[in-house]
Amino acid sequence: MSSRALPYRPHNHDACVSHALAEARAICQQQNARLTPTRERVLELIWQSHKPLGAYDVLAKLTSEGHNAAPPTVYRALDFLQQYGLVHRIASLNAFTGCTHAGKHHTGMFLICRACGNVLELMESSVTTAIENAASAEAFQPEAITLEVAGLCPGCQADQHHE
Amino acid sequence: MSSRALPYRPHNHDACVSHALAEARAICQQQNARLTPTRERVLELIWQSHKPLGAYDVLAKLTSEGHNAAPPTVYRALDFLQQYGLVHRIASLNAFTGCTHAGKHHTGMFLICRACGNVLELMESSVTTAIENAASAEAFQPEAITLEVAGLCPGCQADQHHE
DNA sequence: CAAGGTTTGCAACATTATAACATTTGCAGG
DNA sequence: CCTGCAAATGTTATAATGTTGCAAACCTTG
Ligand SMILES: [Zn+2]
Ligand SMILES: [Zn+2]
Ligand SMILES: [Zn+2]
Ligand SMILES: [Zn+2]
Repeated sequence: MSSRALPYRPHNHDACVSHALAEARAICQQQNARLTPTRERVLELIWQSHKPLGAYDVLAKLTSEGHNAAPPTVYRALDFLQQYGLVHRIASLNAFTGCTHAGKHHTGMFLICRACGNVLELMESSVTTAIENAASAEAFQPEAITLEVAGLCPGCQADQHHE
Repeated sequence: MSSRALPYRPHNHDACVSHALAEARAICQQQNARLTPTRERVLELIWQSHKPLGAYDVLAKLTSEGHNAAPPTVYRALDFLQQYGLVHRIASLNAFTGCTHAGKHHTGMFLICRACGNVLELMESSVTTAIENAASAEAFQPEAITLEVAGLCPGCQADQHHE
């Protein structure tokens, strides 16, 4: 099955990263936001794989690179990146992952593999609609949706059988 | 509109509590689980309103009652209660709320009012189905769904206009 | 260059959660 | 009733995650 989504199979991940960075630069330029070196580097670190990274993981990488960083350094960069829709926070993991639909208006739905840790972000309007309908039925006005599904990705389901 | 869900209107909340406690006792008895005094008290504290309570809020109440409690006391009780489906953890708030569908097999969907803090737990099979379908389309095997919707409850939408 | 806003450095602190080990409690079998 | 085991609790310390406040550095724009 070669139609599996990117995180679930070997792929040229450098392409993911450079695409994400290019998009980020475009989006920030368009909105007059300053993608400073620290912010860009944090984004790049977040994108180093499809596994979400904790703020303190990012911090460790920064300091190991000689960057003089403290927790606020990282959290501020992450706040900025979230604000411009370049990264998402995964509440159930206390971790951050690069947005794969940057620029497009969307509500993220995250498939989180508990075995390999990779995350796939989906943009399913049918799901969003179902959620909004359920909220409407209670006269509730939704503003932000947190939707995170933990389970096994295709690759890790296969691995289960070999054990 | 008197058909609004309980958390969103004045109601006899003592009935909510005693119902929840009765259910908890029944469920634990049925499963040979020990609803010890501490566990029961924690459940009762969680149920003191429809606003989720942080673990340290619970801890503070316990100690203020003279109970000799430390963080593990509370987390252990909460783990137990979660295990038997009596409370849910709200990941986006790092807080806990009583389950309003205890006993029934369900995936909770939480409507969280950012103004008043009340939470309504829904059980919407249409939403669950849409999520599972989206996961299936990526050959992902879901195990646990975190679905939390932040926004404004009916009451607080009305309050907005008065400001 | 001078003023004013934005970004960063830095130190301290706050909040949430877990680890490790000793002690007590409830209960089943002798 | 005892005895011994497993489950539950007490206790202390520590880990992990996130925030506040203030001063210095840095753009940008007139
Ligand atoms: Zn990739
Ligand atoms: Zn996997
Ligand atoms: Zn109630
Ligand atoms: Zn409200």
